[in-house]
Amino acid sequence: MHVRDRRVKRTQNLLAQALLALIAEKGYDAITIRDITERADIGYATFFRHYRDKDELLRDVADVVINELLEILFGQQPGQEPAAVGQLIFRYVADHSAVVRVLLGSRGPASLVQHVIQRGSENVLRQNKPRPDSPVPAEIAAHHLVASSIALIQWWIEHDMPYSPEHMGDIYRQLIVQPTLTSAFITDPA
Amino acid sequence: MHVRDRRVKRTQNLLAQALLALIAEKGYDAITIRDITERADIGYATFFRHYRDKDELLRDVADVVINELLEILFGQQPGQEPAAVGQLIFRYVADHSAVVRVLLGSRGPASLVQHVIQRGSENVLRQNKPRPDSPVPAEIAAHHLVASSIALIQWWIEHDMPYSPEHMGDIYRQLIVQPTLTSAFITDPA
DNA sequence: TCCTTATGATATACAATATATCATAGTATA
DNA sequence: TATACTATGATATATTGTATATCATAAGGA
Repeated sequence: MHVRDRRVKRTQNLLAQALLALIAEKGYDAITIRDITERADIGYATFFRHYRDKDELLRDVADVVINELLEILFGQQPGQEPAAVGQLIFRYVADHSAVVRVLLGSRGPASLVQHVIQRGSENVLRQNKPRPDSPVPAEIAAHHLVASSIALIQWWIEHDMPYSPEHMGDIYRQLIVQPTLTSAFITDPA
Repeated sequence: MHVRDRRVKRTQNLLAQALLALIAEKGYDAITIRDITERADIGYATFFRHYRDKDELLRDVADVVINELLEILFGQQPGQEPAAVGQLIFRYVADHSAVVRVLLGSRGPASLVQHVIQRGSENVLRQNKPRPDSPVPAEIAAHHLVASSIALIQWWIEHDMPYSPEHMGDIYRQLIVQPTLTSAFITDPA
C-alpha cells in the first residue's frame, strides 16, 4: 500500500477540518453534507465518493484521537509507574481540547443523559456537606457519583441484567458511593 | 388547570407508545415522523400539533422516567439509611428496563463514546489480573474505570479545564483508579 | 510523456419535514 | 341535552436534504 493519491488526502483533510469547525459552530445534528462541502470548498458529490454519510466522516476523525488516547493509556510497558498516567491523559486532552470537546459534546437525545447528570449532581451537592480539606472538589465528586452510576446502569441493562439488584447495589456502594463519599464529603454517622 | 381534553391525552399517549416500540425495533435515528404516526394510527399532520420534532416527543417520554428516578434517589428523608438506595435504583431499572434501555441507548456520534468505552474496557481486562474473591466482577470494574474516566474528562472540558492536569491526575487516581483497582484487581506492587 | 483517476459542475430522483386548509367528529360546559 | 369549541383526518404543497449518474477537465503517478 503506497502513498495515497495527494488529491484524496487533501479532500479528506478538508472535509475533516470543515466538520470539526462546523460542529463547534452549530452542533453536529444541524450540519448538512452541503454545509460541509461548501465549507471545505469541495464539490457536493465528491463527499459521497469518500464517505457514506456524516457519521462515517466523524468516525474517521474520531479514530485518530481514540487511538492516540489508548496508546497513552495502554501503550506503555507493563511495570511502569501507573501513577503518572492520569496526568498524561489530562495533558493530552488539554493539548487537543478542541477536538475532544467536539467528540464528547453530546447533543440530541444523548444530551438527555447530560441533563440527568446535571440535575442529579445538583441534588448531590445540595444534600451533602463537602469535606473542606479534600483535594477532590465537591462539584467533581458529585458529577462523578451521578455519571458513573448511570454508566453502571447502562452496563447492567446492555448485558441483560446478569446480576440481581441486590448484588448491583453492593457493587454500586463499593465501587462508587463509598469512595466518593469518603474522599470528598463528610460522611453522616447514621 | 383542569383535566385535559381526552383526545389530546389519547393522541400523545399513542405517539409515546409508538415511539418506544419503534426505537426498540430499529433505533431512534431510523425512525421518521410518518413511521410514528402510522404506528400510532394518527394523522401525520397531527404530530406537529403536539410536538415540534421527534426529540421533543422523546424528551416528553423521558421526563417521566427521570423524575421517578430522582425521586427514588433524593426524595427520601435525610438521615435514612443510604445503603439501600443502590438496590432501589437497580430494582426500578429492572422494572422499567424497556424504557430505560431506550433512553440510555445512545446513537449517532454518542455511540462513539460507547465504542471507546468498549475498546478501553477490553484493554483494562487484558492488562489486569482480577481478584478472585471480589464481589465486583472484573468486567464491571473495567467498564466503570473507563466510563468514569471519560465522564471526568467531559466535566473538565465542559468547565474549561479549571484545574491543572496534575491536579486532575490526583483526583482521577483517588476517585477512580485506586478504588477500582483495590476492589476488583490484584494490585501490582511496583 | 501517457495513462489513470479524482474532482467539479450539473441534473435528477427521492425521502422526509413542515405547514395550510377544510370538513367532520369528539368534548367540555352551561 | 343543546351549543360552542377544538382536535383530528385527509389532502395538497412548498421546502430541504440525501443520494446517484454523467461528462468534461485537471491533477497525479509511473
